Amino acid sequence: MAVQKATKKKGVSASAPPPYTSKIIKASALLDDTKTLLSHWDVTATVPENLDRIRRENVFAKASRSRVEDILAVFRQRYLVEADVVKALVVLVKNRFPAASLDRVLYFHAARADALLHDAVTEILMPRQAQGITDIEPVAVQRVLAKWVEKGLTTTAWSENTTVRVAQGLLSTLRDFGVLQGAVNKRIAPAYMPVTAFAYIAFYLKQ
DNA sequence: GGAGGTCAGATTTTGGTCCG
DNA sequence: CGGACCAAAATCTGACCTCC
Repeated sequence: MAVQKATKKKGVSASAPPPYTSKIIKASALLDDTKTLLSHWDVTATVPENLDRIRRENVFAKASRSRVEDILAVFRQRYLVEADVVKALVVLVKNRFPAASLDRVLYFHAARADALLHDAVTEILMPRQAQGITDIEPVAVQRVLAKWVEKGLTTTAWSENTTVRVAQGLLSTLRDFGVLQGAVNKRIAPAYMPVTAFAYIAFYLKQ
């Protein structure tokens, strides 16, 4: 299972476009919460059972239900689609997999799950880096996003406000994942791929 | 339940001012 | 003049709400 995903590469055909959503606004990298989730995960129970329990026990210690739901929805999409992925991640967390490597692995899964995140990296960041430009300006990202909105690649037509917000969310997410550096003015971070993380991803893709 | 929108506290940046 | 320090302004970001 889950091998069929590997087939689609770049096809932005009109038939099955991966629609961009604004989800990134509410869920940046969420690294801390992700680790909380994984360390509380019971691999012997099903996904719904785990989610129920996590909701009940309020493991995230969030003040509101709606926020918890926001987060869980993102986790579902990023890490809980494939049972094997969850199990693997839980093992990594529980065995103190080096944090830097774990972040890479989470980034990998997040980018796979969110087309917007993925494309932002491949179509905005990579061309720039190729040109030797390491400074990333939020406005530049906004412009690209605006173009995507025009082309109808998003779920709905985003307002300018949302576009701006998504750009911010995108950048801060990538920053949290270690792809970029800096708080307001982002720079592309030196590529850093720990062997352990590389091994995990290679193994995953091979399967 | 998902998507877009708004709000407010926290964090950064910036612009002066003062001291050595 | 250069650096340290401080306060105001700008921006970011997590949280929450409303609508469909």
